[in-house]
Amino acid sequence: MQTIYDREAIRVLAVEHGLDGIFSPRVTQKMELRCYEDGEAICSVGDHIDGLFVLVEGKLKIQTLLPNGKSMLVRFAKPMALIGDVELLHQYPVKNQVNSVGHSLLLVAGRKLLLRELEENAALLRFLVGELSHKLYTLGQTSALNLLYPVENRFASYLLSLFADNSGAQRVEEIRTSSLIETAELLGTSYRHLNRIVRRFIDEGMIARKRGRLSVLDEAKLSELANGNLYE
Amino acid sequence: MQTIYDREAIRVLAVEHGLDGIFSPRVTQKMELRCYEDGEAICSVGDHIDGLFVLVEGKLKIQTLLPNGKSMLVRFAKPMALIGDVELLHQYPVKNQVNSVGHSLLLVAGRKLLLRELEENAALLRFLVGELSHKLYTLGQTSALNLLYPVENRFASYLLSLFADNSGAQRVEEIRTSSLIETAELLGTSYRHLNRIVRRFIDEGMIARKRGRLSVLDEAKLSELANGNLYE
DNA sequence: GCAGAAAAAGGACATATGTCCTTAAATGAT
DNA sequence: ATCATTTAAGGACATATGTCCTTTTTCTGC
Repeated sequence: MQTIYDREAIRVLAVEHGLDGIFSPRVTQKMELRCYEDGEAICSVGDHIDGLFVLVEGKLKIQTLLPNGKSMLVRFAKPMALIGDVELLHQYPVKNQVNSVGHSLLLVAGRKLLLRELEENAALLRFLVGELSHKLYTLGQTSALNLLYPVENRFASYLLSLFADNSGAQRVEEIRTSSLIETAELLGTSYRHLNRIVRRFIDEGMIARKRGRLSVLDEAKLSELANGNLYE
Repeated sequence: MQTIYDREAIRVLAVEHGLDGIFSPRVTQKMELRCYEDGEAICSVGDHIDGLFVLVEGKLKIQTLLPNGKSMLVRFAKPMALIGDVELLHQYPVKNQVNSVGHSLLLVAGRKLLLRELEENAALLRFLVGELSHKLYTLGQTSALNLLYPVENRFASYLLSLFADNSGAQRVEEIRTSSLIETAELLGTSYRHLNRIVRRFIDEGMIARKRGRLSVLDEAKLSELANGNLYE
């Protein structure tokens, strides 16, 4: 992670994302800008988060870690998404693991300033209510998806989520399977089973495997399998 | 559903639950008190809810209905829980089915008044943020439970949730299986499979079946199976 | 390039769950 | 009470997924 000290850039980003209408200048003027690399953790389970994170560029992967060591993909976040909103008010310890998918930029507002804001700033509170409502909705979707669709469909969704719209120009079409294992855990299944699905997808020409990497060949076919249900 | 016109009772309930510190008198003075029977629907998918419901007595069952007709248990709500908070701000159509489990009492605050409150009332907004955060947390739990535990455990949890603490005096220890089918859907499984589990539970002396009704015999054993993970 | 180590892929079999259909039990009308 | 109708329970078999272990493939240091 790298902190970018460029007050003007921060100001511009904040305005671009309408944050100036939500936070008082007192907060926006103290925001930090952080840049995360591919795979880097924004926060981990148990962390005490030091503020509210606003994703302004890139993509994040959010997952729940289970008592038995298993994990479950919760969703992918795209700008502008909040991280730390759930924990903010009650200062809960972080419950979900959050990682960057590719590079990402986040604005960070300090907790102390925010807590003061929350006393009075109805605009911010309404914003939070809106965000939380949305997350609740999305999570509902995801749970249903997970519970009622087989891994085949969920994996198709997963692949699409990773590849979709990754900036028109440089379409990233490869996944490092350095751990397909990790992917399996995300989908709440076993590596073995996911591997079976991978094989089937390959046999059906949807993806290809090459030295531990997967590449998408037939996005349309995948999309069909994903049945419009995308993690996002 | 029955509306109870007893302004004093409403006032007392509101104060008991600390609602007078959250809503302005303008709102509490216009609240309605409604009583629902066992199984009765508080709201259904697609409804446009006419306000915010506060559960002050009883228990509610909340479930998601899926496109393919299947459904999933989201959680049980106990006092004091909010219904309609997600939909309130954006006036979304209702997404989850909500039913009363046994009798329940709810205070209802009208939407129009609330929307006005939301402009300014930071206390109410903070309250909503707290509630939504909690729901998000709970739903995360439930999803994980659903995804990572077999039906056996989920059913044990379900039984416990239904029977648990149902007012010390008249412990309701029977489920009308008039539709175990419904229960199966709630757990996101098939009736057939749930029936297998029921049989196993009976064989192991945890529950009994009598003319289409189930009764709990060994709460401790069930609790062990549920592994501390209760829907709630 | 090669041996050994590490990671990935796949085989064999067990379990969880789904689907379809049959049998048994309960309920209502007569 | 009796038969027909509806509802619940259970059997048979298929599919989805998990676990454990073996075989390939890839990678690393030399």
